[in-house]
Amino acid sequence: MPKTIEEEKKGSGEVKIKRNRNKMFQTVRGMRDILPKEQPYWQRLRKAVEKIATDYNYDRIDMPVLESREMFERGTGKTTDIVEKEMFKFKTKGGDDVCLRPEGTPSAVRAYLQHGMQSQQKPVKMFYYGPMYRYDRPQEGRYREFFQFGFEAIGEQDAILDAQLIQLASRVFQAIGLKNISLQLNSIGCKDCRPKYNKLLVSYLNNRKAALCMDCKKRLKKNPLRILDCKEEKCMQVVFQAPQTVDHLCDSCKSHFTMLLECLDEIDIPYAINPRLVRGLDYYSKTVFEFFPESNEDETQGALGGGGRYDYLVENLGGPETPGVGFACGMDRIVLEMMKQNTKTYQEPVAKVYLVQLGDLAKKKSLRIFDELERSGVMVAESFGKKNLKSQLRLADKRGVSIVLILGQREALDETIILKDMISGSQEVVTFKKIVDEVKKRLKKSADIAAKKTKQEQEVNKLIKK
RNA sequence: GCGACUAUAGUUCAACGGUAGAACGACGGUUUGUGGUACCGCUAACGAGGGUUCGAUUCCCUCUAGUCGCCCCA
Repeated sequence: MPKTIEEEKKGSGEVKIKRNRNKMFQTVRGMRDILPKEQPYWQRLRKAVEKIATDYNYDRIDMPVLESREMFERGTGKTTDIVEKEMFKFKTKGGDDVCLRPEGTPSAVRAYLQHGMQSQQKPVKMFYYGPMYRYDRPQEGRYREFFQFGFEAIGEQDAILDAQLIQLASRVFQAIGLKNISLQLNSIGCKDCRPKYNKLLVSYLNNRKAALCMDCKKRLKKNPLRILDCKEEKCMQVVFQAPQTVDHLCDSCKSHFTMLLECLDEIDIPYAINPRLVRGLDYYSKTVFEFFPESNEDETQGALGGGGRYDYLVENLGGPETPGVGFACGMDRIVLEMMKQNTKTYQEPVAKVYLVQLGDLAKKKSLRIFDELERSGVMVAESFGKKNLKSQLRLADKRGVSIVLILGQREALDETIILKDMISGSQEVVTFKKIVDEVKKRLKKSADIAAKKTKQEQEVNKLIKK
């Protein structure tokens, strides 16, 4: 009956406590732990994002997870699925209507306005990463708490920024070793040409209303553009022949889009124009784009990231007329894709030295030795809680260290320590004073040997390739 | 929010209407202060709550969670 806490006395007198499973907790729905095993991938991704952000002159900004609910209703759009049914929203004790942010862009724009960044040189370039929250049905690659990194450039309407942003994104994918990422893009016009196009689309669709799914019938009134994006077979057939946004752009939108395409050609970034790509957020205008892993052929699911231009968002959130472009990527999905593609992960430095102690005096002294080594930059592993030499050496071996320092009662009294080379098995006695230098010397030696080896291997590989 | 499937040691999997086995892992040991292999031992589970039944982990229902499809997106 492991359901209650029982204390059982064993023959040895040891007291064993059985745990109570009923009192154990697990993550709430849609939340997850990112375990140490997965961390190297995250680490590599974060490093890549930071590096490229620096290269492209984007400054880091962190925004709060909790924001005003109305901000997303006005920014992202009240009729979008994200705001309409996927927000974690609640009232605070003080009565404020707040929500957990479902995405980052409105927050970035809010920060831009709140801190008077209008007065900075434009465009203002910022990047961020952090958790986002959407109350959706969880499944693989879709969690209620997920991480996004995003880049926003506010205050410039030139299409070259759109192109540079896409270039930046593909540099990130490249830097983390992801292959076969495809880019889809489209232009959905501005406040001049979109209403005209909308009318055209509505009148086209109205004639074929019967063939549309229930959702699309609603969308016809609320947000006809989204019908283009519907995955229902019957809707897709109707949409197939529908007028396309790119054919009905005004002159300025047309030249903006052309410029973007020319820029992309110039920097050799392959793309596919998808006339059905509209994105599910209301603030987009002109350019919209999404990235897909090519393994995901149907494209209906698993976009790694996306973005576009939002020339009216700043205004909508109470600021002056200011254009902007941005994109965001789902880090959970990227990590998943990295693991699928088996990309090399960031190598955490590993301790090469293991400190073994025997007896009370040695135990106390070993704390000091550890500290001295750590201060001089040597990574040391230990198992201070263990007592006998055998089990400590076994653990040292499992760790794969090259040097073990053994500090026993005798050595502690003489202020010496045994230095054991784990590869040859040989050992010698070194005084406390000399130990740091001696360890460093040996580590350097083995590092040099390792470096030589990899160099040789690389040369051999080169020859083989030739 | 809808539909389908699943739920057994830390992990991956078994079996069974009469309360469960293995592998790997973790921990410990193979004589007192010397690692890797091997051998041995130990650890630990029927997701939660109801019902049917003499008896359920097994059958039924509800809940919870996960996976997949829809939807949506990242």
